[in-house]
Amino acid sequence: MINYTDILREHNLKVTPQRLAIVNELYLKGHISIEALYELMIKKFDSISLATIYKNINLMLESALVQEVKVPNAKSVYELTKASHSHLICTECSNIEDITIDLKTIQNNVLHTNEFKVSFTSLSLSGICKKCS
Amino acid sequence: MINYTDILREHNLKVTPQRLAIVNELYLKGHISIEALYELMIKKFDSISLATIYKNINLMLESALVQEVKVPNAKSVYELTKASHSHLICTECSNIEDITIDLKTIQNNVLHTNEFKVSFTSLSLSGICKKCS
DNA sequence: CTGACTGCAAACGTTTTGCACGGTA
DNA sequence: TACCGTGCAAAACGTTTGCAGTCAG
Repeated sequence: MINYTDILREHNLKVTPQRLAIVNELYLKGHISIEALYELMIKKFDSISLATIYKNINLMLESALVQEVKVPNAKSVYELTKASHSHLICTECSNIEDITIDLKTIQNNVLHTNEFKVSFTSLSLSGICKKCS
Repeated sequence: MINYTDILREHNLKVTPQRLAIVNELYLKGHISIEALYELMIKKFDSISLATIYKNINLMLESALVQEVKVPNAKSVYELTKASHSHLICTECSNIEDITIDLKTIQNNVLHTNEFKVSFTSLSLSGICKKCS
C-alpha cells in the first residue's frame, strides 16, 4: 500500500477521501480517462460529482502530480507523473504500456542541427500489442 | 502556386472555393488550429460558418488529406498529410517545425523486446526554438 | 439535373463555474 | 474556527447535426 497521503501533501493538496481514491485508481490503472475514472469513483462514492473529478485532476495537473497523455485518435488519459517515458498504445485493445526509450541522442542532434533546446519529449508508438497479435 | 484542385479530386472531395482556401492555408501555415483557420477564412468568406470548417476538416481527415497533430498542453493543430515526420514545438512562440527523425531502430527494438508491431509513431519535442533562445 | 456543399440555428457532449454545505487542518 | 473541498445545478465551450437554399459535376 502506497502512502498517498504524503504524496498529496507534497504537492500542497489537502487530503480528502476522494483525492486518495483518485490517486489510488491512477496508480492501479496506470492510465485512465476522465470518463473511466468517474465510473470507478462512483462505486466508492455514490454521489460523487463529475465536477469533483475535473477539479481534482486539474489541480493535480497544476501541481504536476499528474500528467496528461494525448492519444492519437482517442481521448486523453491521465497518469501519475513519473520519470520521462514513452507509450506503446495498442489500437486493438486500447491498452497503454509505459516503455523507457533513450532519446538523448535525438535531443542532441536537434540541439546541434536545429538549435532547438528540448525540455519535454512525447513519443507514442501505436500498433498491435503482444496479446492482440 | 500548387494545384489544390487535383489534390482535392485525388481524395474524392468536390472542389469548392472554401476547400481550396482551407488547403491553401494549411499549405501556407504548415500547422493550424481550427480557431486560427476560421479567423483566416473569415477574411476571404465573410459569411463562412464554423460548421463548414469542421465538416471539411473532418472530411479531409477521413480521406487522409489532412492529419491531426496533438500538441502537449495545447489545442490540436492540423497539417496536410506528408511523409512521416516529427515535430519541434516551441513553448515560447508556439511555432511548430517539421523534422525528419529515423525511428526504425526504436521500432525494431520494440518489436523484438515487447513483441509490439508499430504502425504509427508520434514524436514531438517541446522546448525553445532558435529564434526564442 | 442530381447529389453534394454551405450557412444558419439548434442540439449535443464535455468541461467549467457559482454557490451552499460539510470536512480538513 | 477558517478555509478549502464537495456536490449540485447552471453556464460555457467546442463540436456536430438537420435543414433549406445553392453550387459543382
